[in-house]
Amino acid sequence: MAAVEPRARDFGRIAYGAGRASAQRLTIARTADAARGRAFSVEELATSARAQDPGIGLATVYRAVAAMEAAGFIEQLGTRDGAVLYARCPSTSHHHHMLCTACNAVADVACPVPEQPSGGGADGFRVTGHRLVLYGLCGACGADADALVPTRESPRSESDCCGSAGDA
Amino acid sequence: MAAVEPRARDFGRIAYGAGRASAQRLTIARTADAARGRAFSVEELATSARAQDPGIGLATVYRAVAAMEAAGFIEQLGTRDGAVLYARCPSTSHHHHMLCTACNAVADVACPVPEQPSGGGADGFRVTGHRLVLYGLCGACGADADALVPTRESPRSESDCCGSAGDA
DNA sequence: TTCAGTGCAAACGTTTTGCACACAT
DNA sequence: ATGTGTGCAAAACGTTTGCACTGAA
Repeated sequence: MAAVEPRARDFGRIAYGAGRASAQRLTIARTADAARGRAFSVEELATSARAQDPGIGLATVYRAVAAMEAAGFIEQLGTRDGAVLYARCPSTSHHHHMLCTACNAVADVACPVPEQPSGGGADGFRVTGHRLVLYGLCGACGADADALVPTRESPRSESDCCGSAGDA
Repeated sequence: MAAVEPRARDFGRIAYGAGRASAQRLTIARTADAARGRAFSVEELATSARAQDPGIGLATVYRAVAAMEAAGFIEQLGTRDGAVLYARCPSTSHHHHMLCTACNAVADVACPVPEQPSGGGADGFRVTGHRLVLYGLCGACGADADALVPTRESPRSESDCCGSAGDA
């Protein structure tokens, strides 16, 4: 494979931190970076990465994903059909994500959760973290829906889209 | 097995809606109800239910769990170590959960998420739902931690406890 | 030279499904 | 009588791991 030139090394640092950046890992990280603004599963990432380098094994992608997550290069969004969804996330500050249930588009959302939420028996609890994902339709898919056109390729899955936006 | 008396039928309605309530399903629903205030996996539910009726198959528990979730008798909280966590949830109104990462205690929390959160590229999005889980320590486990005693049986798992409460 | 990363294949744990049978309706 | 629920076992699924090897440091 082509020698890893210094520019690539910088990118590898960003994606993998202290971990070593092989040619395969660079390909995987670039593929994830190219998917910015769109959620992807490990399987999908592997498929895309293999378009560049067909020799990449699935285990390698799983290991690279774990390393990129540890380095903060990508984030877990949740699960869909039993598989974990990730997104490339350049933002380092605390925030959450809005996921389009029709096309997997992802957008950053400011955190609306107060440090100590109220209600019920949560009073004695000490909150250390939280996880929030918003579901809905992105601008394009919302427009499609308005036009009464069936949404495009629909990766929608009931399991992870709780219908609970405006109800009491 | 014992005939299903009318009182049990009422309970079955609550747990399974239109679905049929067999003796096994009633045992499973009662077990889930007894675990109120504590999150459980399907495997754990099966183990507890089998203490009452050893003949209950795992597949039956999975099918009962799906039915109870469809009827709104239990709710998915998230995943831990690849397995889905559920909790019995009597409240029918929209709310979220606080999960103790040390002992699996669960408490209801009022929803702090506005209908249309702001920030980033989420402007074109139409929100249809969201999912929020808070992580932390319940009163008892927090007290343990204060006493510098290692928390009890620790079902904690890194994967689902994003450390992100107060950070910018 | 050393040790992290790789590919393959096998293993793992959770969840689903096909089947014949039992039972609630 | 009808069709849903049951138990078992096998399969499917995403994911992890052991191994010998390659290649980055």
